[in-house]
Amino acid sequence: MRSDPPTPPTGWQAIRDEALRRIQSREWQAGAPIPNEAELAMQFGCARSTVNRALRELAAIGLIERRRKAGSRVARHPLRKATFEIPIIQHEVEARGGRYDFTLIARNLGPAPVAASSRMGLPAGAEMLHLQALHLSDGRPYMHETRWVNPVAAPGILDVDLARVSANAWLVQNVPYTRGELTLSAAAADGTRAEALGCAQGEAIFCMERITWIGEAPVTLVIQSYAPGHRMTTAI
Amino acid sequence: MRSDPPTPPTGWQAIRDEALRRIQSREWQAGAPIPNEAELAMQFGCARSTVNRALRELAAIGLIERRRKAGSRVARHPLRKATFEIPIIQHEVEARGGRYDFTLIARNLGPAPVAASSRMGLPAGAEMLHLQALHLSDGRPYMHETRWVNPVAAPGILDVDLARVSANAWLVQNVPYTRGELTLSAAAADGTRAEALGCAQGEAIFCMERITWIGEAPVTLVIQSYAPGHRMTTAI
DNA sequence: CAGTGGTCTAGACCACGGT
DNA sequence: CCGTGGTCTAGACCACTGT
Repeated sequence: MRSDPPTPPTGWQAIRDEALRRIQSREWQAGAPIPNEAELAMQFGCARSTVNRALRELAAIGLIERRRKAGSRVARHPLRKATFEIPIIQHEVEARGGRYDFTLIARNLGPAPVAASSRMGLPAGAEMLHLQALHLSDGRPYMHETRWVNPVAAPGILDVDLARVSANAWLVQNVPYTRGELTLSAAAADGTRAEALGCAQGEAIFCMERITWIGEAPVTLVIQSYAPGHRMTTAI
Repeated sequence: MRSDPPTPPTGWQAIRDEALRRIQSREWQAGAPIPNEAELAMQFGCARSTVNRALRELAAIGLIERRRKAGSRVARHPLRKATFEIPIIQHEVEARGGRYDFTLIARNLGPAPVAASSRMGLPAGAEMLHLQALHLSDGRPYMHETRWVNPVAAPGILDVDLARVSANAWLVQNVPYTRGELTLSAAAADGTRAEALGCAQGEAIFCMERITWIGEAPVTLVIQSYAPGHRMTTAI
């Protein structure tokens, strides 16, 4: 039983693939210039814009470098960009065949610790809503989430029953963000997270941290800590 | 002193930004359909292909969903894709103002452990070149790398002086890959890595694992372990 | 079937940036 | 200066898919 790619691409994808082949076969050497768009359009018997589309895709993944007048060259160091799907926790859990559930562990309004407020660019002691939640798969801890919300940027959230609606779901529906930053790291489980995730203190956990802004105002900082062993994979 | 974005985009980027604005201002509601391309082309007074280009970009970052006949809709869950730059270690170190250096710690040819060969889809006990290297910033450990190379797929590597040329550099220059997989995770430092990185055993380290194939043949499996505290950030 | 996005074309103008 | 990529256009055909 075969999988799925029996149909060879046509159009601009065929041109992209042919260019890819020439790079991989070293017919076009790393660091060397490749023919210009007009030339390739003639070779492939298509319009220049079709070639442009194909090469633009290759440039987008860092395989070639393009500059006006200088032309296009095969990048000397490929493998430079990777795109990850940022999972919607519920979907991720269900995709793995688990039953999703989530629990609100804590909800406090008060001055945020400096670590949080400074990450968000707010003055020390700024009043924020602090939330802790646990996401479960088949009743077992899957991911622990600690979040600070700036009530100035998201006023309505103070009236929401966050035990029923996840803060994330409410925020994406009600407070559009204009800019965000995502950071991945590894950390040792501290007491809180170890207890929540049911693992030993100090165990290595995979962390995903996000900050979002609306205009210049920081909206939320969320740190998601996955149960030990979590992996994030993508094709390159 | 201002930074750099005083010039508002024009052309398709202007249309993309206007669409973005309508989404963020909830003028186009989450989950709701947006006008079709022809309609928008009229609104903006441009060709349909220009609108197409703009919306395609938004679809690429997961902000809208497009289906023939059904039209385009604002995605219910944004924040779904993030693109990371995969660092070239030397550049990364130098960009942080460090002096780059690397040391080959070990080089062995022999049967690979099952953990490695099975990850690569090779039979247990397959003959492989095993390498361990340490990348340094200003003489201090920055990243530890353990690698298995399949000599069947990359024969020339057995004759290379890998203390001078990094295996990665040699491979990208000499063995094109056709497919790759990248995995991020957190792990506890084992004895080997703790010693190499100069940290305590069990400390949490950020790991990046890559496997590449040429055709159906696996070329290399590399596990890169960063010194504690490493973070990988991107804008979303 | 019919509406929508996906793509291609031939031609054009322009911005950038080597020379 | 002038070659190259970046973009736009108007029109066309097609593939997919909801009805």
